[in-house]
Amino acid sequence: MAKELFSTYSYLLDRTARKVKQYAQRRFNNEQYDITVDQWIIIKHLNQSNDLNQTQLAEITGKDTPTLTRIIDLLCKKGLTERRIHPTDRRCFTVHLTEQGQQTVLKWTPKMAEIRMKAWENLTEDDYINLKRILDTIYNNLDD
Amino acid sequence: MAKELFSTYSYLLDRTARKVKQYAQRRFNNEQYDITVDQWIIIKHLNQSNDLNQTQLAEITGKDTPTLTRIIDLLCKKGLTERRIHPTDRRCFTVHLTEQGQQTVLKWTPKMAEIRMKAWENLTEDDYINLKRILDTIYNNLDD
DNA sequence: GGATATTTGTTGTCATACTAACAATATGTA
DNA sequence: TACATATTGTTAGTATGACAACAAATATCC
Repeated sequence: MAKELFSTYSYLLDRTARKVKQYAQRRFNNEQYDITVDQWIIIKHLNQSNDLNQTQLAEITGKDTPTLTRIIDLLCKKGLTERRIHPTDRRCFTVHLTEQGQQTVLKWTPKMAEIRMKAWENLTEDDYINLKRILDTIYNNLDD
Repeated sequence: MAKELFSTYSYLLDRTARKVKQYAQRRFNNEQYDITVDQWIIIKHLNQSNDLNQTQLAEITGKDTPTLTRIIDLLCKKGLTERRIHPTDRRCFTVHLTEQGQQTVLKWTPKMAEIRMKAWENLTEDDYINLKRILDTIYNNLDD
């Protein structure tokens, strides 16, 4: 193994993750859609599974809870989500898409699929399987 | 290709990049070393190639220039780097490691190598070659 | 039943990412 | 030379990430 591997792959990971986010963000901006990629990730998940509280939502989306609080604040301000009081646990909110939030997911889902294909040009299904295996291995190696 | 691939791989990229950075940061913190991973990346590069101006340094390290300005500000405040006036172009600074900065690089280089090995457990050189190829392909697919 | 611990969401602080705008300086060209 | 354009670094604004501390509510344990 080459000596300077760490800096190399951590750099590659970092810059690729940023490029992917950056590209999707630019597509949103080009269509004057006032939403960030991280906000998109949240409402996309909300569309699949409603009735989650913030801790569960943070878990699923890989955010920490302070970050999630702030993203939900912004989404609520934009009218895309709403917090509802939990029926039995007064500590929690459950987070839900509004009508407008659902429309946003509907409108953007196919465009995000297109962005995905753009990034994946010249790569194969095997590449995906390998990438997933390698990234999961790294993640688990460093897990607490 | 599965339909929901994009969200999957962008999520994997994002969380793995964060985990790698997080792990290295925790190692710094554990040893009471007051430096961030991004600051480390900069001084590591400075150790290899001195006499760069900020634009060149930003290019090499994959930061944008406002971000680099602030990181250099912090590194200078910590006494690890210094800005020197460019001999012929009064718009530029060249950035240099101080004596203390060089010692930091010396001290931490082997520890970072160890962190790298930790992340790479159960993976092979071929995995690295594949990872690099896939990430570079994605990066280039999305490049402007 | 009541003290103690844990969970949930929030706020504060600092660092980084990105964009836009700007001043100072260099460069290119009429 | 004089004017227009480009480059370099900085600042401001907003969003996110990580961490620490906190209040309110719930769970646990004796």
